[in-house]
Amino acid sequence: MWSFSPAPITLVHMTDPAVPELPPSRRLLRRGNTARTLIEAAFKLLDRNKSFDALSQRELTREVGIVPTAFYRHFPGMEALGLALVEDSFRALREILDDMRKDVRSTDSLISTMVKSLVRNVREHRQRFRFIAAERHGGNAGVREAIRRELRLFQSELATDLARLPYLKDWSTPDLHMLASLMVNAMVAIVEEILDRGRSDKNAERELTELAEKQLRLIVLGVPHWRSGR
Amino acid sequence: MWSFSPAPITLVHMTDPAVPELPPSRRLLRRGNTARTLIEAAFKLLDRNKSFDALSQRELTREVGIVPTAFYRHFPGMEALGLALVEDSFRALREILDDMRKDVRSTDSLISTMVKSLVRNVREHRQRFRFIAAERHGGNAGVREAIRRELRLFQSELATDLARLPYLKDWSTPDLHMLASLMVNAMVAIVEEILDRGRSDKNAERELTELAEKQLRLIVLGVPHWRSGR
DNA sequence: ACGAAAAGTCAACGCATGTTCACATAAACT
DNA sequence: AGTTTATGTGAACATGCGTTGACTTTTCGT
Repeated sequence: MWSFSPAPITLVHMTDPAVPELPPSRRLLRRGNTARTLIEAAFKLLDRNKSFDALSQRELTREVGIVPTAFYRHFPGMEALGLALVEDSFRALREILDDMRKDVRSTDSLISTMVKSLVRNVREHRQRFRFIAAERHGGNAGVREAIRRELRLFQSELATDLARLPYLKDWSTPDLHMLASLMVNAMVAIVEEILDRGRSDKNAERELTELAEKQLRLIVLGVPHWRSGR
Repeated sequence: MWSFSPAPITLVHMTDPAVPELPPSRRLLRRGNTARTLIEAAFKLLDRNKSFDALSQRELTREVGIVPTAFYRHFPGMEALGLALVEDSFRALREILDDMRKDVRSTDSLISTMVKSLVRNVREHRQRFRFIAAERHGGNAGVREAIRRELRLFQSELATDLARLPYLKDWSTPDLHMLASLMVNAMVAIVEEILDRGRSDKNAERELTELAEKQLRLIVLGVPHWRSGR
């Protein structure tokens, strides 16, 4: 028995008020948190093998479950979202410096603390580290520059922290920055290696931890024999 | 006196054979070289602040001056083009190893040769290095993996080259690889720094050359005091 | 309780993209 | 000369995109 069900002609102009399309619970749940939700969704999608400038806001809003235009309620455009991602990501990085500052016993223990904190943070904030690594050379100029600014700042902070070590008390400032840059680069490389592996390859993670510690220790081994003027 | 000129009804099906749209010279000039031209155009566009997976083949063919569909005559898809870019880029990188092999005087002169060769190559093949740096963490999985494979190969070759130095004669293989990886990472970082600066900032280029040499020298300073077992 | 502000919706636009297909032309081979 | 092969063309399609504008619903401060 087929009812014709002839698409009842209603007199509504554009939208049918009899069909509220969003169960009110959803809206209630994320009261004022949609910006946050957008950020998290972006991280999630970017983790799924996309680069930021290949991420469309339609895809993003689809993921979040809102209509495309609603995006503009929270960000004026994609670039602004990108900058928010940068800011969010670097909060994670600073935790490493905090961990380091709590450990002033010896350079050896400091290296160990540093690497372990790094590895733990990568595990916990995987997506943010991935974002930083990828977009550091990515297609969006604004995002790229923001990341580099932050990275230099980080390196600078590390240099001043190093300056406080008795081991390095008579090093010149430029040399300290040189050392800090070398260490940061080694760390960045390690992070990238960890990110390469599957997200749960504990074995590789341990190996890489050891590798990083070895490399940093090799670096500081040269320190006592260093004379700045060559 | 206006002639109506009523759009003379011709019997052609689709295209008007009376208007050959491409001056035959163009076609003659690139006889069999369009694939090459596409590769160069891709490098050019990517240098202009784009990431590979945000590069459309329409944009690319537009740049080259052929119609979009002609792309398929040379590559089955964008990914294949990407792999060609990777292959092309790494040819440049290997020149550095060749330069190094010609210099076996001392570790100090070797470092100098290595850095200078690196800097010169970056200047000459700027776009390729930029491509490698960007797409190493880029959005296209195939390209990304190809780059990493090549980079590991490069590091491996460096390690075996290092093994020949008398200075390092009693180092274990894993330790040599550890050292090579540390050096490659430092070099990668330097390249990225150079690429950051404007393409003609000679001053920064010299500064960075010095920085790189310092960092590598600091690394080898630690070498004599290294004992593998910790 | 009410009015303003914040957050979300829908329809519609113009535009760029990837891919197909049938066709055109130049070059190379025999 | 005649055929084959490599290369390029043009029309057409379905799809996804960013952005606009006018509208509705929920939340919040007073």
